[in-house]
Amino acid sequence: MAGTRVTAERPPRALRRDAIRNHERILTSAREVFEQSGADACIEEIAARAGVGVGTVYRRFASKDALIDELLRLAMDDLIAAAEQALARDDGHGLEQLLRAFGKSFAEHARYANLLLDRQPDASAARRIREATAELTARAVAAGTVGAGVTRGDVTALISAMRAMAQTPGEAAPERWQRFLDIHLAGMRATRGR
Amino acid sequence: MAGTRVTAERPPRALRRDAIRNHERILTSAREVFEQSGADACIEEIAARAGVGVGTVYRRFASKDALIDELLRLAMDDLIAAAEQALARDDGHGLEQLLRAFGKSFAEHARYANLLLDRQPDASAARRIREATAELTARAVAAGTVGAGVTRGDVTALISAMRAMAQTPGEAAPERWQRFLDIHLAGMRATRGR
DNA sequence: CTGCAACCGGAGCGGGGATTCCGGTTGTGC
DNA sequence: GCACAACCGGAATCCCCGCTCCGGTTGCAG
Repeated sequence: MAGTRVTAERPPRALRRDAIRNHERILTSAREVFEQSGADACIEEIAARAGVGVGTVYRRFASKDALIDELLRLAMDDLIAAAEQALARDDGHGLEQLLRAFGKSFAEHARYANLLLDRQPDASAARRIREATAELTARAVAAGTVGAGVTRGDVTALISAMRAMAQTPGEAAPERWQRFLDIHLAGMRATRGR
Repeated sequence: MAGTRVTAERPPRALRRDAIRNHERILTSAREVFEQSGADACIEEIAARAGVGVGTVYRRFASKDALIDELLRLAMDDLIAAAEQALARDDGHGLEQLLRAFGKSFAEHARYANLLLDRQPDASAARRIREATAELTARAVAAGTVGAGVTRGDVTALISAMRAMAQTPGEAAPERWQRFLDIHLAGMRATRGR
């Protein structure tokens, strides 16, 4: 170890401009295609929509799974940011704020939202979110924003539920998840003890 | 047309005993495998677990989809029975009874529960369930079991949510959906107007 | 006990889609 | 303006899986 040249020595030869552009395009295209066709859409379609060849996709992402993981990681970043923000306020409404952020994110990434949180490309990110959820739940209970006896598990379940809402096609108005959340929050407020 | 021999004339040559036995085995095996690996498990695995060849599976079911449809149809039958039973009582608690039946069914068919209700191998069955849901919701509102302003859409959303609960792996206690349902019902009770 | 229709198993065919390969292009540093 | 490393496209390869086919069995009627 000692004296070993730090790997950071690697000349960070920046990507060529066109390579960067394609990288972006692929990400965008992948989001759109997965959104429309679910997680089993094929790479060729993603490449075509991005206006590149499949080879280019594979030069940038080791495999289809890696591509999906990257997409999820990016989405996860948003959630983490939302969690930090919710933790910042110190009244008892951070939990509700976090839940609304989750709902919004799920609605945006509807079709592949099911992968979110199940797959865990980045375990530490998932842990942070879990911790934030626990903390915010505790605060909400303390502040009486939700009834005593509401647990982290209850909140986790609610999150899964909102995710399902986003995926379910049907006549779902885009705001259905909000209404659903309102109802469930009312229920949690009414929940005393277990 | 007139005078055509009714097709019912077809000699209902009963299946041989071994064929019946295999049919059962395949159904059971398919449930187990789909339960474990989700809907994209391969036929070969199902056949192997059932102790038959793939040819036998295809002699009994036209295609993999047909097999899944049959599985869903059977599950759907249970739900319809539950719906009829819930409709039978005339207090305002039929809705709750139906919802508990759904939760139980989802918990039993966890991994492929997502197919249930999305796919509709039998449209009329789906319609009956939808109608029953609407009727029971109306009765519940009338009886004050849930707040005024609760709609069929709200109930449908709840059903999707419970389905998600069943699928989500994690440390979920098997009874999590019950607790979830209790909380949401409390919320619906508290929901007045919109 | 016999004969045969109904069954059975599982090798093999065909299509689809992920991943690789390589001859041609194109930014970039000098 | 030059040379070359980094890029690119997309044909070809490989593998997985649904489904078919057919020679060998087996329940069951007579």
